[in-house]
Amino acid sequence: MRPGQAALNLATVRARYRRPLPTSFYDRPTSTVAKELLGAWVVAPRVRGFRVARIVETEAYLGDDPASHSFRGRTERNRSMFGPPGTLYVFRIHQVYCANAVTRPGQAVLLRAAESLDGGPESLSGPGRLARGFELSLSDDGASLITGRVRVVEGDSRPPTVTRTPRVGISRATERNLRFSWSGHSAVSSPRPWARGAA
DNA sequence: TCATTGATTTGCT
DNA sequence: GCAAATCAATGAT
Repeated sequence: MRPGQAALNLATVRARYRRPLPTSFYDRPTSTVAKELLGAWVVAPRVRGFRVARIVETEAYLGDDPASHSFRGRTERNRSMFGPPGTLYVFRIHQVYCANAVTRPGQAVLLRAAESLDGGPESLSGPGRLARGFELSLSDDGASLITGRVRVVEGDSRPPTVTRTPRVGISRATERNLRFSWSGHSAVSSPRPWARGAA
């Protein structure tokens, strides 16, 4: 099945929303979770039906990681990073919000890009756009991706190949290949790794 | 208390 | 390609 051609069945989405990815999915090494999240769906109820998007790009932020918000220990801002696996960590950068899935204490996966499956015209390519697409804000920080409004559920397909590259927009630990993207997927945010040297 | 910085996006040059 | 927007957390005085 090609991206964008998912048969979005309301009953299927509703059933999966009731059976989201469990705590045990998140309670694994963060890099593993970051990779496994590719292809999963982010689902949130709408006035009518559901908002559904397929994750195509993530980044892992580890415990012993100078680029992670948790690197200097627990603070007021990052407290939800120390919540149980499957906690939603939302923070603001400049004028936008970014959403993370907490794995193990002090570690999280940044949701960088997704492909809208519900016909929504807005782009979800980029962490700020993704968070905005699901109307996430600071009020959602600390919520659960398992029992909360916004949930992550099993998707309908897996990326044929996954590209690993350095993370975007950070100034420390820039050499680590902790960005995971669905190879060749058009919804992956810029810079697209496979487009290097090409138009 | 003050200055600096940023896990981004957008628009202009 | 590059800088502005815009503000609170963070680190330095």
